[in-house]
Amino acid sequence: MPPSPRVRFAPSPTGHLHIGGARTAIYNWAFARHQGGTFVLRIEDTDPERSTRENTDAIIRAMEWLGLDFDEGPGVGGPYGPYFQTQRTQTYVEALDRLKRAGAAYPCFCTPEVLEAKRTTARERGGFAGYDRTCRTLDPDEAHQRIARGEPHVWRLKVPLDRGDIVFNDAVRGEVVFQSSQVDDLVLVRTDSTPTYNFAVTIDDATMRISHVIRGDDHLSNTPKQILIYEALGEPIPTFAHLSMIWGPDGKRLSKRHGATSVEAYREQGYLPEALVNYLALLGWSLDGETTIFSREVLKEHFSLERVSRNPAIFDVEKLDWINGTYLREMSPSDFAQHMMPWLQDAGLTTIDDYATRPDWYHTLAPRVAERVKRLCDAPALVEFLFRDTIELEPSSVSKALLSGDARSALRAAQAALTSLEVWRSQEIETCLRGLAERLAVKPKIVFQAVRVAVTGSVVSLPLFESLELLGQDRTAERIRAALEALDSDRNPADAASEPYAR
RNA sequence: GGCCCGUUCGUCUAGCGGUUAGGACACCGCCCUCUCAAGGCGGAGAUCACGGGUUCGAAUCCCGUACGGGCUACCA
Repeated sequence: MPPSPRVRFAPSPTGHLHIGGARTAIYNWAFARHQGGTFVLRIEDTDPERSTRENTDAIIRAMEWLGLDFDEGPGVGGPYGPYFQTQRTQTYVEALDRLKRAGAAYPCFCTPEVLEAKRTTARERGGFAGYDRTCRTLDPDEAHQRIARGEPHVWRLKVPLDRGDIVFNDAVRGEVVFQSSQVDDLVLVRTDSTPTYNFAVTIDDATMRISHVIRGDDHLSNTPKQILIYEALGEPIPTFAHLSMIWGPDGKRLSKRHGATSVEAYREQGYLPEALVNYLALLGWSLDGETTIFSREVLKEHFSLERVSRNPAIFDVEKLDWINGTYLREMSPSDFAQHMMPWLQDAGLTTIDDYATRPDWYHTLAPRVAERVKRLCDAPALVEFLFRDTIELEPSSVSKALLSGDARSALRAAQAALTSLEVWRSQEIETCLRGLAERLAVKPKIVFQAVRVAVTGSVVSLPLFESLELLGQDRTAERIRAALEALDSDRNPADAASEPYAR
């Protein structure tokens, strides 16, 4: 039985958790959970300019929100820590020492300017533009003296010249072959003695005993370099799995231009974590080609790298919206109400105390709203009329439903009928208004739309009878009164559509 | 420039030598209906990037070409 797999997600805290990063994290998490392995979170904070503590915290919070629990990492610790690269310098120093002792690394004194010049000419000639290995053949004694004199230098990997093809079996791409002659003697440690990215990840993955490296496609070309480092160190080479990129709708790299790119931004718009995970999981993986809605549980039960697709995917908010909507509609009334409350409060419509006072009222409202929103942030606009003291009548709705003589008289009659209604329940309200239409000999719709606009301000609203029930008899009467007054104060109804009707 | 990776309906995908190329989102139509949604039913939409092979047979295997992407830093 093979040892249980160890995988890691290694974001750099130079910003919030990106959608693409989140998907990588999801796949790593799902793989680990499916296999009964270990999921580690490692923070690649070696870029001091851009890395911040706030970003690290935000990334961890986003992962928690998504439900991606990790077994080792910041906060939870683990046997292979520390889990911040900036705290692992000793490990890199030791690794470089091992390489030096094994004769697999050598100092290079070439200046950046010289290197730049070499690169340019090499590229102009066409073909391979890697480092020409000048310092590789330096006399060891001379090199020592120059180091002793304090001459600036970097440490490079001494790539074996007779290595031949570097072949590895990528878990999603299949066999990938690089010629080792295409890999130059890359820099491992910089002049300021900090490790380069390729050196640091490899050392970290090796010392943390990572068995499967599941990461973005952009690292595919780095893989042969890293394999060479593993070999120089005599460490076992993990299985690699390279995930395709996520693109914006225009087929370009996903960026702010395309709208929200961070997990946090989606949370703020009222997307549910299970919906985001579901959608992102689907962006490059499929359960069976048929199933589109599945829980985290199902994901970890079925996830496999074999079913990860190789082609890049375009981020489609519309499908995310649909998935989010289905999750929203599946919620119980009280669950939905509780999720909706923060948005209503932020919009200044209500308070948590009000919810505590009359939970049933909110639970009646909840499913009517859930059926009509894609995101929680859409909720306030739908229910606003239930909370405000006065509403604005939408001019175009007024001209559609209130300007005809029939509509006006229907509204007037409705006011009277509703005011004298004895039982204020949607069922009775409906019966009342239908009866009214019959008596007036107008289509029921005329009455309904007139009342709807008077009460909600718009020709489009939540279901009318339930809305009236929730609004209450007195407030309903007041709304209709106000609407009639607004209409009457208009001497020239033809201008109505351009009037504000503030009431 | 060099080296790698990718290419199935608008989008996400199923397919792993023989299918009327399946599903989902979006779109269109009908039904339901107090508006909007939700839901139900149906429809349109893919010469499987292109060109060569291999094979009785190719979306599936091989080779090119085109297009897109990545790496090619003392960035990560």
